[in-house]
Amino acid sequence: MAQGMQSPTGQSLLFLTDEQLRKGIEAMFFAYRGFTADPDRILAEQGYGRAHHRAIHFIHRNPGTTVNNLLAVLGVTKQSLNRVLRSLIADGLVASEVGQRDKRERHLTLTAEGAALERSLSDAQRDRMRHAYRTAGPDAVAGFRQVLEAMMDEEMRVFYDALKDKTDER
Amino acid sequence: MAQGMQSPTGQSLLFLTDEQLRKGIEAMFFAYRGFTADPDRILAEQGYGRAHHRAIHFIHRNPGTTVNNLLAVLGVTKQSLNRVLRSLIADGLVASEVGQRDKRERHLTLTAEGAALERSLSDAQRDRMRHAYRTAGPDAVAGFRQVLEAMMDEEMRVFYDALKDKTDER
DNA sequence: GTTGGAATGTCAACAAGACTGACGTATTAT
DNA sequence: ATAATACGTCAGTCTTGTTGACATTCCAAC
Repeated sequence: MAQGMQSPTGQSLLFLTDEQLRKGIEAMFFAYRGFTADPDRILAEQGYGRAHHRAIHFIHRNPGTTVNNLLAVLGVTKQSLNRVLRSLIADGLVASEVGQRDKRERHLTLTAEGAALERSLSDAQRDRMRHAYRTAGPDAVAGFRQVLEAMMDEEMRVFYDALKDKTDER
Repeated sequence: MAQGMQSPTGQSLLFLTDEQLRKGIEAMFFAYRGFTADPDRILAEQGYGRAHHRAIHFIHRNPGTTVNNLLAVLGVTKQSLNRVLRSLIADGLVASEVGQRDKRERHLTLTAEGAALERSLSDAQRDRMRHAYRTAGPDAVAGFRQVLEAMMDEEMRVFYDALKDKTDER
């Protein structure tokens, strides 16, 4: 498949054809569709969309986070996020509390109901991820993560690493 | 990392924690953002969106494809695709020709101008993919593809494989 | 202290792009 | 002849992104 070679500098050189790269591109396209398919179905039943899923995921992941914080991770405008948050708060899935130290901030947490939806969404997504991991095998999983991490923008990897470290600390 | 074990049936068993799976989920989220970032920038300059990119990509990949064919691969409604195709045809990036065998069909191809845009889009995307592949190394690349393929819906893998085979035949 | 700027968050209006439903037309298949 | 297929289009709705305007709060300079 992909041939590797060590250069004198010690850097790995890969001879990658356009065809090999295009297959990777198409794999990303089709796989991402599958990746979001199961949560999308659950969300549609509740009248929510993918934006709600993202908000719920990162609030669950980082309880008490501020709107600004969430903005940076999600990479959308605050107005766009606000619409999503407003409906989640109105429906009682997310709680918004005025910050004690800084009253401009709102600290976001999931309610019991919100946590239940988060659970059903992440269960579905984990099931698919688990299936993919088991089918591909442990070596493939390591490679999968390595390529994805190298594909991120630098700025985004900061957030990714921050989330990763959080669990490592526990 | 991910521990593997051979079961008596020969099937690989992996003990996957929720944490490991969630890291994979978050890696997909952030990586896909990077994956689309470069083309999105180019498209925005021209007043196009991601939908135009998808159409251009698969027309390039499958020259002479019909509208119905494209519909199935892209997984959108014809009304949605039509809006995109209409603008691409009006702008002279895509040519639509009545089928010779079946005059109901429209066969879609890229014009020279359309091919030029496709080139700049896929160049940008390939650059990022190449960087990720080189950073991760050849073994990682194989694993990356295996996991992604196992993550697709069955129906989508049909299209993915059809595209893959096309290049293998050449 | 007061004031002005920066930060945080909300509301309003608009656009892209997805969807459904209905309909028209040309062509092919039965 | 009639039915089914392939395609295009109009109309309307929804999600989710955008900008612009605005209120509140904090902080630092005066």
